[in-house]
Amino acid sequence: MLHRAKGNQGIYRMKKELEQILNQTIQHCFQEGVLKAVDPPEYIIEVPNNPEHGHFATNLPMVLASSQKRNPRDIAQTIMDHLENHDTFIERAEIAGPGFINFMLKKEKWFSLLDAIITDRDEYGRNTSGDGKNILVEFVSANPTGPLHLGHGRGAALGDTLCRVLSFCGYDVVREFYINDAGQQVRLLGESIYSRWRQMSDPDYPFPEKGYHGAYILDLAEEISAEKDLSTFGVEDAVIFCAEQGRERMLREIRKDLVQFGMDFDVWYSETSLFEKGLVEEALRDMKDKGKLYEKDGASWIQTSSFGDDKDRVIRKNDGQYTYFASDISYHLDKWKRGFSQAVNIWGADHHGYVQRVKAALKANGIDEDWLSVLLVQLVKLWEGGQEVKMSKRAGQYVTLKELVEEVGVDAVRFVFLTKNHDSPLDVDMDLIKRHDSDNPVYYVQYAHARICSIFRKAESEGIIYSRSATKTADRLVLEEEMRLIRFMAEFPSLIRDIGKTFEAHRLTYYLGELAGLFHKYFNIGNQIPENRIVTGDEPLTQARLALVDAIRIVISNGLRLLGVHAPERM
RNA sequence: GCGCCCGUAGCUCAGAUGGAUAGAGCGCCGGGCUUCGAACCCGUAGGUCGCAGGUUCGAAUCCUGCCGGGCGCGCCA
Repeated sequence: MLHRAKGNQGIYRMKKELEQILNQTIQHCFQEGVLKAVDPPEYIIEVPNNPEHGHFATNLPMVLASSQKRNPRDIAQTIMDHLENHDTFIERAEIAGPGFINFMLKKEKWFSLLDAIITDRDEYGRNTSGDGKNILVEFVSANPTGPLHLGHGRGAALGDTLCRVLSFCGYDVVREFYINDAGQQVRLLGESIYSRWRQMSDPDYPFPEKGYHGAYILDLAEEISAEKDLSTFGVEDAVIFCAEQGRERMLREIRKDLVQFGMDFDVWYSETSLFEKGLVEEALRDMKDKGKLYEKDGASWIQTSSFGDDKDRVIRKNDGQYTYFASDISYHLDKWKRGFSQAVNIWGADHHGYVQRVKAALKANGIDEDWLSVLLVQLVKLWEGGQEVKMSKRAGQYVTLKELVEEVGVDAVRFVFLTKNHDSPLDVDMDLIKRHDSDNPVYYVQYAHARICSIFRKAESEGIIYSRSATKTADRLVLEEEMRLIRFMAEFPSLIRDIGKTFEAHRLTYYLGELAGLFHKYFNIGNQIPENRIVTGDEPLTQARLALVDAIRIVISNGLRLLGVHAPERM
């Protein structure tokens, strides 16, 4: 299979090249004796925040200082005097501050990057860091007892975007939804539905104490009883029937909502199936054989406390019933046995107490705890008219994901759900999310894309044929704003790589906001000074600038695609 | 009480592996369209990075203690 070498684009490639030059240089300095030969130190090459500090900066002289017993600035001078093989790469190097070396690269290096973006197009940003390894991402995993709420939506947006990013990083990704259908909740769902049905003819019929109060229960009761005469069953059979039917119908709804939200799952994994296939018993037997279980007070316990948990946990109650934890362990062992090299769980933050014990259980089974990453998603609060929209899941009064999506659209919801670190609570302001201006971050980014498309329409209407290349004309890009845009776009591939490693999907929304901002500023200088427009009477310059904004359009479009957000040509 | 997370501008939040003068959006005030989309841009103001120590050439970032907030600590699911 022939394809372009991926994963070495942009800043990443440049850093590697610079690193090679620096490594060679200090080795030669060691050999020539101008630096005392020591183990090569760990140093960084970074993109400075301050543009005056060059394109790249390294702290190499400072980390060498203690072993060399010399002033970092002296060492910097020595290194700079011995720089080799850099004629086509480094434009200028200078000592700065306490002992940094700042590098300015040749402009051609940056311009060739512009061509790389235009050539790679949809593929720009793809890398091979995943190396084809398979990774399981489990997310949403809602109980099939009610509609998805906003917290589920946030987890869904995070999970789906991570999956898209991980695929882009060369992982083989499996998306999985774990259906918690084994415990009392589904039974309770059945009781709730049955009770609502009975109440149609007998308003005084009791409703289960911890039953589900949402209006959807009544809908389910009506649907189910319309298809099947429940009075032909005894009470127990009717409740079981309602539970099964309710589970199926809720799952269908959940899936429909998720598809509408822009995602689907590869695997829908039922908790009940773990019991049916005997996996729970198998896991317990296995752990018992390994001596990780013991009996006390008529119950079975697992020794998680030996593996980082606060205390041991009951896995089978003294009435013979398994605890939720038992199926959870066997579920995760099954994930492991299915051969995934890595697993990611996205849980609501209220489950954070379980992270340690699940990891402990894995360790008890000889599995490295780093194999599993658990991301906790904090609460979503809704605000409208300056007031918090109070929700109560227990009373069945809450805004569902479906309602929010229908009101403000998939794009806005997905985007704002990723505007913050998953670990901090999120306030969603309905008034803001519905606005069609720069206050609404998703429109700000989409507008940049649409605006660029508009520029191309304009160019076309003036008879300009875009050459789709910057090779011959890019040296006409002399404005500071233009260099800044190119350099910023160069960071996109390493950003994607980082997100694939750290799972910090929100960094993508921030990046796109900043890129859109740089573009809007650039566009506006043409409003003041006509020579700074993209489409001008100067043909080569116009071609160069079209290549630049084409690249911006590509990066925005690729970023939005990873977020599951549309990149409109008009809006 | 124990464990995890958090504390950065008036508000909401970014600040990857420790780096140079800590950033953005909103809000306030003031500006910019007869010409590429004003769904945009520009400018002013706003900070003991919760507090106190420590590590280091260098700390918002790492360590310790304290203060303040959130969540979790069932033979519940």
